[in-house]
Amino acid sequence: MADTTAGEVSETSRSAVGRKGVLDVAARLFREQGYGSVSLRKIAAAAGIKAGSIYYHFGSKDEIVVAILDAGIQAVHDDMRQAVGALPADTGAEAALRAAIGAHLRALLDVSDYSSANVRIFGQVPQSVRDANLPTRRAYEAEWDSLLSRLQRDGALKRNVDIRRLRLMLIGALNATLEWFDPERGGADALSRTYADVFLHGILQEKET
Amino acid sequence: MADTTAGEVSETSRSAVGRKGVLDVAARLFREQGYGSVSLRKIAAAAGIKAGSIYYHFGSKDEIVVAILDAGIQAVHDDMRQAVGALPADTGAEAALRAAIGAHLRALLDVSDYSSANVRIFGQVPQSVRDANLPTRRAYEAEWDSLLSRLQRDGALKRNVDIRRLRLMLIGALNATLEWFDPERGGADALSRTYADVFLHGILQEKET
DNA sequence: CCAATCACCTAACAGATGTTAGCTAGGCGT
DNA sequence: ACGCCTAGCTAACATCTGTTAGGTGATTGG
Repeated sequence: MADTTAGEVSETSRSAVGRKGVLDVAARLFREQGYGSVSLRKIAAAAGIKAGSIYYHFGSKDEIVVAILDAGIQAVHDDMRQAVGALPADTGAEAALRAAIGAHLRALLDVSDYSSANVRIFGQVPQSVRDANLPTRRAYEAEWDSLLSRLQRDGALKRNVDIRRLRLMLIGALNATLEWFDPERGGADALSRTYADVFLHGILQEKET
Repeated sequence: MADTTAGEVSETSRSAVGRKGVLDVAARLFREQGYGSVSLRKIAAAAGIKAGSIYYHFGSKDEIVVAILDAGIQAVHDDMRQAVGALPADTGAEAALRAAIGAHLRALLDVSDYSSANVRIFGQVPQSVRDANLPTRRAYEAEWDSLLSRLQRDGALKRNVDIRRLRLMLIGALNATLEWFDPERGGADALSRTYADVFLHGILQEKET
């Protein structure tokens, strides 16, 4: 069920672009160009309709942006929860973290325009839009905190690490990837493994004792 | 050709805002609000002059932005090089990396509006502006690559880590801090230590062997 | 003392922006 | 056949944007 992206527009929709069509196109533009340089007229043009028509589906530009931000987090959240949840019960901490990191990174880099748009434009949108997106965002953060806390309680993580801070560092590092990732230099999976290696074991060559 | 703007203004500045005044104010606004929502009129108002007057000092808005981006990297670069250069010759890899991480983070979070503005708006500015900033940026990246390569040659870093990728991960993670850092939850120095702990040694509680 | 230069101002420009009002044309159930 | 709902369209609005042209007064070198 992972292949919703492919070629099918289904034949019931003739030439209607519709709400989803506008959102899809807007998410792609936001990811590519950032928030500030994407106007309603650009979105409309890319969707094949006129600017005014957008107001049939949305009450304002902000409403579009909020919808995209929410969907973006929802997508990573679902992928991450599913990846971790699908693991056997006796999975170790290392494998669980690797699965979570992999899911987050793949959603950003491979799968979803919405997720990458979210990371890219969240820091650029008006405060009111950020506020509207906050609850969804908090839920995803809580999912990570829950995972990390469980691992720490199990003694798999060092005890002196603050969970909230660790989560911010981890997700921040993963999200930053969007600014420089180049699929021709190695795919998201390989990169995900490197991230896990670094965060789990560090980069220092520990001396033999 | 490198120091065209040095000290020529001398002490004859009365209440004039001047080129530097405009830059200072613009850097702060860019850091606070991002690129898209800072207009020339906002900059002028915050500097206490009128919008048109800005064109006495700068040929275009882009020229302001490029000046800020360059100065921002220059500031971190200087801090970082000085922090690492000031270390005794026999300093170990761990201490050297800690110094570099600390310098970068402090420049971002404590010291320079220019540096934080750079990180915050680089992804939002037009391509031409990014291109103009590239040489300065590359010089700083080379400084990091040089440090990391040296440590790896000395056997202090694991051999299977790609230097370029490691640098991107590290700086990306540090820069992302800007989006969530709250000085009331612990200063930049404490945070810098946590970053170093995580990157150098990882977060897993290694088993005793 | 005069001319020049510096640092700013005023007023306007052309274009882009989000948004609104009112119109149109096709498919639907009844 | 009728009216309704869907999904668009056109044209305009007020506001904001970067930018330019020409003017003003204070400071200063000769």
